[in-house]
Amino acid sequence: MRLAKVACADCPIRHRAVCAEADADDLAVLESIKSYVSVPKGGSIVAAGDAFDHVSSVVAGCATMSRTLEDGRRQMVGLLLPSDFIGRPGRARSSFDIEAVSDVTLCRFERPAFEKIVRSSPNVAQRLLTMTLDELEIARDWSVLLGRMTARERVAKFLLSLVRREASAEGQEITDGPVVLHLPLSREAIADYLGLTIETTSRQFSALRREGLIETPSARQVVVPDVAQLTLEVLDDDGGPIA
Amino acid sequence: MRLAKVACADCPIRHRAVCAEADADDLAVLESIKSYVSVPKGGSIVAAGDAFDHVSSVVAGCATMSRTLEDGRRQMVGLLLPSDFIGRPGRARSSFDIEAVSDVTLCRFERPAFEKIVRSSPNVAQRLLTMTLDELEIARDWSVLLGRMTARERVAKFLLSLVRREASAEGQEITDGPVVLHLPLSREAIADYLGLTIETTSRQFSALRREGLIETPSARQVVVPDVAQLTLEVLDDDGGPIA
DNA sequence: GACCAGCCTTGACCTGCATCAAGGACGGAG
DNA sequence: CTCCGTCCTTGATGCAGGTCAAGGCTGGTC
Repeated sequence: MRLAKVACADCPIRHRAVCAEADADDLAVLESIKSYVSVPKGGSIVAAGDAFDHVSSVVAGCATMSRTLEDGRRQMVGLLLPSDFIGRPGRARSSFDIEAVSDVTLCRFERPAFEKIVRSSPNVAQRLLTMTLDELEIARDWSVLLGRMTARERVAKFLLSLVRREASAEGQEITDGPVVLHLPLSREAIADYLGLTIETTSRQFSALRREGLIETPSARQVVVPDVAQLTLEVLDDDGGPIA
Repeated sequence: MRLAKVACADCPIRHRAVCAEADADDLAVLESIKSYVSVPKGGSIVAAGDAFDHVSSVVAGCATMSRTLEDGRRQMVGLLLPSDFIGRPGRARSSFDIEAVSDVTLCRFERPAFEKIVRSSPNVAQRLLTMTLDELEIARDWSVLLGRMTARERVAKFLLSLVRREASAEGQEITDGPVVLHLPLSREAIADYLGLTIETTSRQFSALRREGLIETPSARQVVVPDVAQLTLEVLDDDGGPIA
């Protein structure tokens, strides 16, 4: 679905997305070729193997990037929140499924046009490189979780990554005081993200609740009364990259 | 240890490394600031938390990128072979340990000087972006292995990734006929790469050997008589990115 | 050419998470 | 308000892979 354009100057992700470093000239070009698209909750943005005709930035909502094996096993490899970039300049096909888990608004560019901008604007190219390097760091950090952490550590680290992500989106300090989180994902999606089953994930939420490390007023809401204490559950928590 | 410089024109990784797309001018600058460094087997290239004073390309040998948790659990997040890039322009510190697992030769640049080239040469910047995007794809692909695959599938996929990597380094087709592999890693390092224990890894090698899917003339050598058959052991093997 | 240290393999046993199986809670539709 | 579908939780049981323990191999050294 097409939406009315919002001026880049009024865009909520103007200073965090791939356009963050764009100068006035870059922005004029981007503005002329962008279009807003909305994808309803549950909708597909691209399927694994599909052509990447467009690249886009997430403006609002939440999407997931995952792969499903033939026998149904599924692993999420990325959580896409506002300002995250979707698509791969220079590659025609996605090797992962990208799906909206809430209603999503995308700021979209045709791939060839965007690639041209990357070639002509060092600001955009540099920003894209920085974002890609950040993503790489996040992916590698997550590999440590998937390869070596216990179920309890995974859930704790997931919650902490949301705490950090929310803080950074709002440009706030990370406080140790109570933090209220809205979970963008169902238990099943969280399990896919953490390389666990839904049952194990649910049991870990329950265990953390019993021990007072979190409160869960509703299934999609989590209160972390003491962030520092939850951090103690994750060995190695270096305050790693913001996933 | 410093080594004599080799002219870029004679460099074995000239057309695969970060300098692959460099034009004559770029190359002249790179040549003037590069130096060769050799790191002995077992030596550290950078430790997690250390400053990245240099960035480099692996010219020869094999290195690993990994993180060790406080209690000794260890996860490898990348295998670095000739032409791979080490370091992160724009970031001062490494969050992983990088270690030589064989004698390694690096083509090294001081980070600020290299960053300057990235800013001034679109060819180098573009190549770096492409390489980083490839790394990201590999890291995400590996996440699927770490999160969802069985021990047997992990070992099979590891062997297949080496088959592909060797073929691509030599610009050959991937044949289905017998392939002889030299394992660059010890069983322990393989286990760390695959998110398994050394015992489980060893048992899977033995099981594949019993079933005739591989032969192991020595611990560091593996013969794959039929690549296609080994591929059948890995559900989803899309011929994924070359790790 | 015998010794030694560092790998590698194999066996026995254990445990954390998966699987299988029931409910329970909650929110949207009528 | 009540019904129903979806999502979530909890319990019982099983098993893949981890852990603990013992050799075996091999290649480098003197």
